[in-house]
Amino acid sequence: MMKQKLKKVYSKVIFPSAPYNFDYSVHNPSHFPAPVVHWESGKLWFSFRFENKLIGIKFTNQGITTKPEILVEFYYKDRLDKEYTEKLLDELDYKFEFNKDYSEFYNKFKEDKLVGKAIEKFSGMKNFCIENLYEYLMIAILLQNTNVKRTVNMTKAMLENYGDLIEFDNKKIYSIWTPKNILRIPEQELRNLKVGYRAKNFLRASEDYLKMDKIYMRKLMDNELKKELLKIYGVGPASVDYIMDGVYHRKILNVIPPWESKIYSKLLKLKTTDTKEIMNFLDKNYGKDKSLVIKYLFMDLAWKHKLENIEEIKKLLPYT
DNA sequence: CATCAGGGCCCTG
DNA sequence: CAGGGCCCTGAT
Repeated sequence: MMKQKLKKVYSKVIFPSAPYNFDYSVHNPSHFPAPVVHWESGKLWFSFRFENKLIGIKFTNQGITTKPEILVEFYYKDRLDKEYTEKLLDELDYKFEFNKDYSEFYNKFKEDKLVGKAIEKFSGMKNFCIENLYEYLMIAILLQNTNVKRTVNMTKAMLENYGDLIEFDNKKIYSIWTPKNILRIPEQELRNLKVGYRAKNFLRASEDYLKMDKIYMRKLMDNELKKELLKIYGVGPASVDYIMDGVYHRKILNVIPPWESKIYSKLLKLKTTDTKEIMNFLDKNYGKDKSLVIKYLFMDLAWKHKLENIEEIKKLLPYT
């Protein structure tokens, strides 16, 4: 495990296209807490691996939703050349959707009975994803077949033993281990951290990951991309949905996990909690926009709960 | 104390 | 295509 202090080596002010709501576009209150990122209103610190360099990145909001402006700062041990910083800024534009346009979706459903209000309130919320494919894969494995509490414990143990720790701007932040480093660890050593059979999955998935052509994958059509991802050991129908939506910004919603069916039912004001019936309702009313509809409704609920700590929602979102 | 479900997936028959 | 096994943890 690597530990290092990084210094500020680059800063730039960027102007995402309006509407852009900073807090809603860099923080998701429904994600389980992991010390790979730190968010405060108007600010975000995170670790980011890009082209074999581990960078500390800080965003500071300097604008408003209708006139967005963000101060972006890079922290690293050495100076970064211009070519690298420009490529990294492009990558961040992709990861955070600074310039993605959701106006078509907004216009189509702003009068909609169910989602209209959420669209108004969350106008300018982008589908950001800080993790890259590898990190997201590891998180998917940490989420499988367990509850959130255990996921949090396993993630912490793995990061403390095999993650890289960087310190910048007075924040200590982990980065998920790299495939090459974890492949040197014997399976039994991982198992000692009480990750169970996931020890094998971390290793097998890391091997598969190294074989994949990551650049080529971004350009694939949804069904082709899905086929590629399913080749990775440990990735099944549930994880593939999360990865396609998060890492690749695809509008995907094929699986409703049983534990989420109660939430969906509430969000959509339905009587049933049967996943098939819920999916039929979504397909009929929202078609290819169903994933966005769910996202806006879900975020509305999650943020409301984060700010107001609503007892009734606590039962539905046990990790918040 | 024992039993069992819990944000799945792999493998076998 | 159905169903058993995998691991640990906390709830009952």
